[in-house]
Amino acid sequence: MTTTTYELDVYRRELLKGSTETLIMSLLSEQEMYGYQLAKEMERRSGGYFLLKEGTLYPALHRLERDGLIEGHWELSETGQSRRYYRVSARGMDRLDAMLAEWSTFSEAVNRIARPVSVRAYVA
Amino acid sequence: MTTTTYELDVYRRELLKGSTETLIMSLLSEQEMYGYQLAKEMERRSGGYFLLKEGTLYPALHRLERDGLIEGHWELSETGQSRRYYRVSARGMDRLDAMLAEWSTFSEAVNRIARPVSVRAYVA
DNA sequence: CGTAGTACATAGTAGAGCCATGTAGCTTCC
DNA sequence: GGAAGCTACATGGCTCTACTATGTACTACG
Repeated sequence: MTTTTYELDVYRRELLKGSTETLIMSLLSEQEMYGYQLAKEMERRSGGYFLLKEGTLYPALHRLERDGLIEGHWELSETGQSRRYYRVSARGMDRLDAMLAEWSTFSEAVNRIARPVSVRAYVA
Repeated sequence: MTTTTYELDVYRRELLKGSTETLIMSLLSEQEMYGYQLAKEMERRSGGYFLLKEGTLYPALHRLERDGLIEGHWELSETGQSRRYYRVSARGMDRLDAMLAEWSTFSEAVNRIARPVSVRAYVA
């Protein structure tokens, strides 16, 4: 009976595909962060909407580092825990700009198709 | 050297995941259409941005019909070609509303995270 | 000393979009 | 008249990404 809820969750998950890396790099471009901090910040900023799971976050960070878009280095916290801090590289900044432009184009294209009613309302 | 272009294509493709069904149902909610027509209309409306491939389009239509969100029926064109026309079911309309709401929430959440610089520029 | 929180990591799974290819009918053009 | 091209639908196999589940290890609290 509540299949709708489940399927909307799936929908949200699919929407996330392709945006995760942009979101991560966008946050990192503002300040250096480590993984766990990034997940919390993402959750806080989105009002709890984006809940980055470990199985998504860490592989994504590894991919981005492997591709030279972000750079990581280990630091030791006062409590003795190792943390890997990441920052966006120069190359990553260029890529981030391109990704943000792409996101903008994409969402405008979606709105042209998915919200013609609203658009017409404004035009008329 | 031109790997950037390629990778942005990949990015666009990933963004599409999860939006395709919303886009399809949105167009079908305006008027009955058959697959090929839908692909052309999608391309026209998005200014050539969305190019729905057969391998994406037809499986998506089959999924939507299987789930009872759209209903299809065969018609014969004057030229003698068979076309399967689809319309959104009542259940599909409810789902479409939910998907559009989800898209709205999602894109707002992304903009809260991915565009803080632009936002600040306007605020300041 | 068991539970909870912090912090990172990865193997395995599911699902969506794409490529390539196939079928079939019609039109165009040399 | 046949080769090419457009219309129209269909599908098997591939890739990639997000998630689940699980594991390690340290700290703090009661």
